[in-house]
Amino acid sequence: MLAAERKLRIIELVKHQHVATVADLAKEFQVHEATIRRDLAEIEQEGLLKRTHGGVIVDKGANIEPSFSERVSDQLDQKARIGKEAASLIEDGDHVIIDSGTTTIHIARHLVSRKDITVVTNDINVAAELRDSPGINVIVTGGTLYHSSFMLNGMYTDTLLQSLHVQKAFIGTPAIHPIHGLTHPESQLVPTKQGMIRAAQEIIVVADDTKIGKVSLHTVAPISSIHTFITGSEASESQMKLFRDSGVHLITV
Amino acid sequence: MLAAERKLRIIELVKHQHVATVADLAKEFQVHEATIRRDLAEIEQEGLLKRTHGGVIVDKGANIEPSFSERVSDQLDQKARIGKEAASLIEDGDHVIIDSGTTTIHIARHLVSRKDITVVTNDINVAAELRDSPGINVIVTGGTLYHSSFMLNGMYTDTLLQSLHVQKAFIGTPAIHPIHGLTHPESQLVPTKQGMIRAAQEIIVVADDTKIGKVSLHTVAPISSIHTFITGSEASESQMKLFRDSGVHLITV
DNA sequence: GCAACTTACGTTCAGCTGCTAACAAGGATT
DNA sequence: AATCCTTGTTAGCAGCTGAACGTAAGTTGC
Repeated sequence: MLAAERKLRIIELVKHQHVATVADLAKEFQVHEATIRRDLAEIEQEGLLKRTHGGVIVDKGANIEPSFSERVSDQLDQKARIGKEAASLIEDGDHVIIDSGTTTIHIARHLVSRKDITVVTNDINVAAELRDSPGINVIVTGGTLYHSSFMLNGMYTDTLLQSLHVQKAFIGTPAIHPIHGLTHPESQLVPTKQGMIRAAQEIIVVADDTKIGKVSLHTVAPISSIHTFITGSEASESQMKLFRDSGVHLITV
Repeated sequence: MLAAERKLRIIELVKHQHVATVADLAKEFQVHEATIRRDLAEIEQEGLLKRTHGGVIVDKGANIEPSFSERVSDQLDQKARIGKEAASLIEDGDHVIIDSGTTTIHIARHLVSRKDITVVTNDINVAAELRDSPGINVIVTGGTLYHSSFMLNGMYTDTLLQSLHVQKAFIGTPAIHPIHGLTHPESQLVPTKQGMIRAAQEIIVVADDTKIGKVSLHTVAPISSIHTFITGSEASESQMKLFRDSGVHLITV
């Protein structure tokens, strides 16, 4: 294994587990502890993780992927507008998938007083938002809870998604690019998003303008699989044109 | 366990339980009390918790992340005691089912700082309590959200439960009777509870004393299928005797 | 309200574990 | 062949933990 690859995998592993010891990592990657320490020193230098005596821990302070509570408040106004617009695309009688995320939760908030809608979600926060709505039938996918989030993924999630067919799927993403499409930094979450896309006839991506143009490690879906993209009017005209030229129905709010 | 990890878990634990003693924490994390005191001194320095003589409490001044749902419920004190006792029956490495309910949620609250435990639950509130616990693997059963509750049931729940096998299941109930066993007023929820009981080797029922002697419409399980019953010491001696005579291992707290 | 008692706290010290830094060995590249 | 880069090894150093002990803070009995 390449040293650079090992470093990337250390970052991903620790972000998922929140903590790891030097001894654990040395055993995991079959290298000497000194090698792991050197890797960690470099990773810390880049500000991605925080070292402690005996191991490494995710850095709450200077994290590239901000913690959940931070992300919730980020771009709040834009996300609320996107959520409202997305909810307006849902018609009475529709069966829809709502992905996990800080933008998609706003879709749920705009559905609470609607009737005769079935919502499938892998986000327990979305489910909680709709629990008091008598007109909404909520189906939670089930699966393993992703640490420090409200998201379910894994085998059980994917199995259930395979047996479902809905009209529309509303997908959130941390990175969308007019050529590279949807990408995601965490490999574990990719199959779940792909399963949602497979299960729906129409794919609607929701993301605030700060996600546009970004590319992450793992490919989720090509731009051609996206029918509609809803984002804020903060997006630049040049960015918007690139998506329109790719055949995506772009809505800005 | 890493020192930094222990500190984070102490913070999590105290925020969930609102208060903890030095002795409790030392026992919980298997370290000397002096170590806990040193940790607490540092945590207080960071302004996250407030020390008192003999223990630690949450600092009212500090911004506390509000609980997923702070439900005011009856018998809060008794339910908390039952939850603590139930949690103590779970051993490291165990795979357990935690049923949905206002008593079972307290079991989850006492598990937040544990490690190497897999929790299967049909309650999205239980899942939310454990989402920040790196040592707990949380599997949500999936299914349809029961209106105005946090409970999942239905076909998907039952299917997933059929493919699982765990050591212990912690079942809540609105009615338990020494002859008629567990009963429930809602027929829809019966298959889910029965599925949980089938999936576990050991059945532990948790219920406050107000549930004792009640009988509802639908039978969930006979008294013979219950191995352990945990309730509050408020239960009368005559009630307790009837359960002991039925071969149930009765624990009162 | 005071004294005696109990419990908890802070500090010091020794032992252990992990860390840093310097050096050596093995490949890969030039 | 020389150089650079990465990894493993070693030795001395630093940080963490548990135990011990004197001190401080509550608690109880009078």
